[in-house]
Amino acid sequence: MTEATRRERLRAETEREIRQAARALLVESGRDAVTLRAIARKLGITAPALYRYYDSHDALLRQLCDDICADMALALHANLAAETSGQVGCKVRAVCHAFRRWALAHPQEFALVFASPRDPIGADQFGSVFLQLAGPLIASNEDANHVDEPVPAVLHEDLVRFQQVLRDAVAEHGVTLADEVLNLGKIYHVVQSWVRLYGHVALEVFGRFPFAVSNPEPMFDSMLDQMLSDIGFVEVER
Amino acid sequence: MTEATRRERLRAETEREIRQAARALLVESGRDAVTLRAIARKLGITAPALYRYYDSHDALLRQLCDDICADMALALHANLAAETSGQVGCKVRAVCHAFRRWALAHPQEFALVFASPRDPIGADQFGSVFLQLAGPLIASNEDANHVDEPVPAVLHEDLVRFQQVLRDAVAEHGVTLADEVLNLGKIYHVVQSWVRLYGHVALEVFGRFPFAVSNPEPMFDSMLDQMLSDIGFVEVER
DNA sequence: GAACTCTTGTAAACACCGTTCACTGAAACC
DNA sequence: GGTTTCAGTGAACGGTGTTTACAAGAGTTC
Repeated sequence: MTEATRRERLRAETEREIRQAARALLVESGRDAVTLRAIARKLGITAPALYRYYDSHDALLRQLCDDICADMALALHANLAAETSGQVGCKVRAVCHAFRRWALAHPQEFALVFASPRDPIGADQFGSVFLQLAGPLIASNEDANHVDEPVPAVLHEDLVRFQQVLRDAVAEHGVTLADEVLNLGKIYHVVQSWVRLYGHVALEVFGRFPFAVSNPEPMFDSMLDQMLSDIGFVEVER
Repeated sequence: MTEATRRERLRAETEREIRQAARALLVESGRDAVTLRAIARKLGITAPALYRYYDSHDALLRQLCDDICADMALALHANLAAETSGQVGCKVRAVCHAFRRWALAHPQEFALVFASPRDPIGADQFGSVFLQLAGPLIASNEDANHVDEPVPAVLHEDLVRFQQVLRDAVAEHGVTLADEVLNLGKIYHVVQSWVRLYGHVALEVFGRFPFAVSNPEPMFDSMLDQMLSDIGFVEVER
């Protein structure tokens, strides 16, 4: 059955426990609590033993970021799958809501993955999650009006590059997109939507709204409505 | 001349040096480098001496956040004052650009102040900066169209609260606002603008755009255009 | 001017941290 | 059975925040 040797199985199991312990520490007590010694203590081993699995504390944190991104991707895809209505607008709404809910439920993870300055810790991971979701959704949007609104000429170069990235992401799912579906105006609105989505969620998680919002969800919904109509999805009654 | 005693002057001077050293360490080597011992080393004293000025490492970081917010407020107000054209749209644009430039020039400070999870470290400070800028700008916007677009009923309660906060902020500058200038539709767009502004700047500083943006400034400008027209400022040629 | 208090700093110590290194003992291999 | 591979240990180094007891100067009072 198991092709791995006994030693390999034990090693894999220990590595799993290390990640699990690190994650638990992050969730319970924040980033600064994820120390090698604390992890080792949870496993009943000593800190230097962890160097048999990771090169440094930094490498372990990077792995933690990857795990978090993978988990978030799983959650988002699950929420997308649960949205069985054929309407693409509903699917986008479901994914955005799932993203907000995940971030609010996992503030420490969100802070670690999204708001580390510069060093692209987990950046690649997350970008791919976004692309894997956005690509197919746009591709399946038969109903969208295909108008190509004018976009500032200076943005063309970057938007065309993003267009290609999106096309590649969709191609991996075996779909090719016509230019009129993925026109520059729509691409631009996808980027703008990401800005607003990220902005709202980050402000809410970090508590940086300029006034006390008693119930941010309707505000999020309202933003989604405008986002969806901007991006060219037909309005759906909810 | 100086009413303070010699001792008080020395103490104030030392405190200034502590803040300055902490700030330098943050800028040069990031948050984790802001260590009591490192600060003390810069001043040529020992770490425990710092406890005569701050209760804990945490309290010192909080003070650092306040200093950063104050500096940013200073920079934004300076940029606002430098915009001498009478057009309010230009002023808003100037402040938004200044915010983006400040964040890009001070990524470590931005990360510390904006993206610390939950504990409202420096949150109050920043909120007041935003209010002190937004209030007077809206108040001085004679040209804005006074249409009150419909806003979802669930948002009314929160928006009215924010309306009052803005009104108070403006009142401190000796101006009282008519309801038609500060109507709920406009308030809503102010919040939405803050979401987009913060979203774009944070994504740019943290490098989390979903694709490589060669020159994000035109994208920022483009977003500002839409923001300003949404919020009811007359279009201005730039 | 002497005696006293208040303040600012020090040195030593504690417990924790990341990391390195020499070593052990058991598993895996030939 | 002998050898190699490897997960794990314990001790150590230099770093951290923080507490404690103590020194020495500044300011105040008699």
